[in-house]
Amino acid sequence: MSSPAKIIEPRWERRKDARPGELAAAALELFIERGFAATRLDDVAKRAGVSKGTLYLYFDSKEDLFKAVIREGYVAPLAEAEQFLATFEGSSSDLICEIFRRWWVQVGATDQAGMTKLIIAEAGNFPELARFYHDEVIQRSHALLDHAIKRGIARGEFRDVGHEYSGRISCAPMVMMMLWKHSFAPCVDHQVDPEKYIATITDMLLNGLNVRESPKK
Amino acid sequence: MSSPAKIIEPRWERRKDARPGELAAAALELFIERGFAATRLDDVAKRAGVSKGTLYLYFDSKEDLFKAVIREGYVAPLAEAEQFLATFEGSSSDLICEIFRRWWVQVGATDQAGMTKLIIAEAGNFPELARFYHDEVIQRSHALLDHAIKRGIARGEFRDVGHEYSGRISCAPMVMMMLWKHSFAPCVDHQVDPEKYIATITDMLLNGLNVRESPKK
DNA sequence: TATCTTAATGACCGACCAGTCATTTATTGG
DNA sequence: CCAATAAATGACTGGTCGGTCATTAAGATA
Repeated sequence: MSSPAKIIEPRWERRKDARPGELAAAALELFIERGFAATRLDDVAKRAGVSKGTLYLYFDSKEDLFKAVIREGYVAPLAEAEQFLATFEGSSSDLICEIFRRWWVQVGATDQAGMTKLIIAEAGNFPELARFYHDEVIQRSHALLDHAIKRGIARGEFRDVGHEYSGRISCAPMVMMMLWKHSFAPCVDHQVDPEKYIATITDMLLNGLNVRESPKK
Repeated sequence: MSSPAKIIEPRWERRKDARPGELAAAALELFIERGFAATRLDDVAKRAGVSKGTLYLYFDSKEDLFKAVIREGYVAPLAEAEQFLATFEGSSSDLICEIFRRWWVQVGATDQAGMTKLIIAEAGNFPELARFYHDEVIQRSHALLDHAIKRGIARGEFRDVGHEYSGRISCAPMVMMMLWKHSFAPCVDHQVDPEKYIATITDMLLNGLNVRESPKK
């Protein structure tokens, strides 16, 4: 028997405004999971709840989709972080702790984290996109930490460590945790506790391994 | 005119023993450069100086080739490093410096470095291989640094830093430099000087950012 | 030199997938 | 309620690439 009421669901809806975003989100997920070449557009469309034809209403080609996903997906939380740094009042130790903590909440725990893996993986095939991401995200992250460290030095809190690579080195453990989450984490038993991990990073970064000695006169 | 002498080059040579290695080396290069899915077997064969048919004399399938490349290509320099650590006599600071220096020379500067990027990129598509690489390389690298740090603590040279993640965190900047070399480095102007970079890592890792104070009684 | 073995070839096949387009149907507006 | 519009569909196509195999010829053997 057919359903008693005559309420027939429409087979699909017109949602011109929502489609591009949903498609891009689905694409991002699959690109991160499988890489660019291994991702099928049928799967992207299916995950977004549409057919492949619809995808081509909003994007010119697979490559166009990829570029759109990268360019629009990076949502600068950097700007906020830079603002935060500029107006922070406390000690530089606390500043760095807070930067890492916010980094994880706002980026590391989101899909954003996977984008880093994606860009690294596809840099060889999309050098111009890699350069874009480098300039907009990587470089700025390094600069952010660099700036925080310089602040500490200027305030007499930090040693004057060679500051050509200090920002980059400070970022590395955070970036590695993001990469980890989207590579080994799903197929390995041992899990990393972000809270503890970040606490250890800041402790090591600030205090170093060496035992404390009285400064020589 | 044709050449005066009748020396005709053979169109190809029989080199049963050398082929698998040459094919695997060519495949590794291309997999690292482009990723698994984007690498064409015709290109692998061409780079190895043979035809695609020859490739299939030595490998069952593209996936088989990939697995062989990963499994055989990882050439444990870890064993040597572990041996080095076990027999090292000097200070733990020097030990860590030396580990990083050797790491770069023996791994970071070779194709090995690219393998890390490759595994991270393909972890989603080849979870069992990722697990293998994790157990054989990543885990052991972390353990190596962990062990060096524990040695320092035992000898009273290092603070007793929380040692659940200390090895992992110490490795991160080195791993990042390897990834960098095979992702952003080719498409960005700014280059990293490994010597200086490593010097900064060790300085920061050992001495930390904070200025030195007299230890509280 | 003649014969045999097998490494190596490269033309070929078929599956898969990016990209197209004629058709369907949800939605709007008169 | 009935066009008119255009969002969405999905069957289709053409090119690419993993994988095959009948054929060729290098090198070994006697």
